[in-house]
Amino acid sequence: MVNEEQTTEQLILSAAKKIFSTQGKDGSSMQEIADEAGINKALLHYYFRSKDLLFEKVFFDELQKFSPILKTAIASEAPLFEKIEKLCETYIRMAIDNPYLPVFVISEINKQPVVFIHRMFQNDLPDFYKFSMQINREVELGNIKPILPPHLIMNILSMCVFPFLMKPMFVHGMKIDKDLYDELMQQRIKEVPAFIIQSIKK
Amino acid sequence: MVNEEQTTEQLILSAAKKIFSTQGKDGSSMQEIADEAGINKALLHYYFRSKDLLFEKVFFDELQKFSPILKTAIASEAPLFEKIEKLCETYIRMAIDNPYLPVFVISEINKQPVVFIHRMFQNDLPDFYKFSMQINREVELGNIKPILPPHLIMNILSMCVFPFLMKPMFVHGMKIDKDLYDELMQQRIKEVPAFIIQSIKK
DNA sequence: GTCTATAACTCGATAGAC
DNA sequence: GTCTATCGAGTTATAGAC
Repeated sequence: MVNEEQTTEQLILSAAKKIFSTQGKDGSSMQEIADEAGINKALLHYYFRSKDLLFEKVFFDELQKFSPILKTAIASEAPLFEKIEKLCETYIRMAIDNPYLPVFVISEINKQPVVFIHRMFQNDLPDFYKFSMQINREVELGNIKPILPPHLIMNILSMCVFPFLMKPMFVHGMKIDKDLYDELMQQRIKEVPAFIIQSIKK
Repeated sequence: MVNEEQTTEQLILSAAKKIFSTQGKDGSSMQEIADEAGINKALLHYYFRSKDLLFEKVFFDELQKFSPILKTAIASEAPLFEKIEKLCETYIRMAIDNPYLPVFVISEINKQPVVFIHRMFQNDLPDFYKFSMQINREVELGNIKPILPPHLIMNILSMCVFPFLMKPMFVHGMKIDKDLYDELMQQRIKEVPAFIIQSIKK
């Protein structure tokens, strides 16, 4: 079961992931990916037939791994604050482990929203409605300060994901070096939910 | 001074803005832009010489209009809470008026960070250092709860900008129609700073 | 499975008629 | 100013040798 056999295909996939995620699909050429993988251009086609198929293989496989995790976190029956903590942790860890994913998602979702959402969730969208009801209930019970669910949900997603989209700005435009940046992202696993809860708790 | 004459050039610019901002520079073709504008491909070159020049005309002109506004808002001497309110209002209004800009900025900054930052701010970066010092001072004086400046700054930027990047997700993936979405964005001009201040105030 | 060579195609750009 | 037609560079994709 030991495999040097896996190597070429895996090599291509991780080279493609790197090139595609930094340059985007259209900004990448098969030649660049071949060079990054240290192999020949023709081999890419041998393994994946076309650029489109390679692209899909790389990203949708990855996204579909996360899709059920996200759905579970959002559908959870946990109390609100606990759920917010869990959601933030899920999103931020996902982005730390896959720093190219947020950029990919944003650019694809703005090109082909319907296609993308369908491919990602396959007719089984995360249940934001239920989450919204939970928020409304807590407001009505007087457990948290009044807030419309979409605003709270946007705030959660925003603070978890956006810093990864702006990484190059923080690294090049402010004086935050890469190690400090990584440390800040680790801190945000606790920092973000604390910030949110602080704002809505009574 | 009445001008049907302006039409073609303006038509091209707004068609280009639309195509470039959704598909990115590399993902857009001159043909698509010509089709969107309802004119011929050759005319694009007649007016703007090349794809690169058209692209730059569309976006950097636009960005440079905002660059000084942002710098001013960030450098302002106003008290912290007032400054946060002003910053959020500036960012969100900018995005409401130019819904394509955030997507453009994110995709460009992740492709060519150094080039992009230089072209946007021209060796005169916004003074986040001074803003950080202001935050630290307020923490030390005990006026706000302890928080590291980069986290607070990331939180502000995130909540202002990210919802515009995810618009297609909110519109297609949750049941938020376009009118409701626009209304929510208007509300965020007040909602976001209130949320932030609520979280850090003592 | 991996390579070289080349075919097929896309797209930005130009020439030239009107 | 606007169009049609076409060139040429660069890229995806395939044929075929090893």
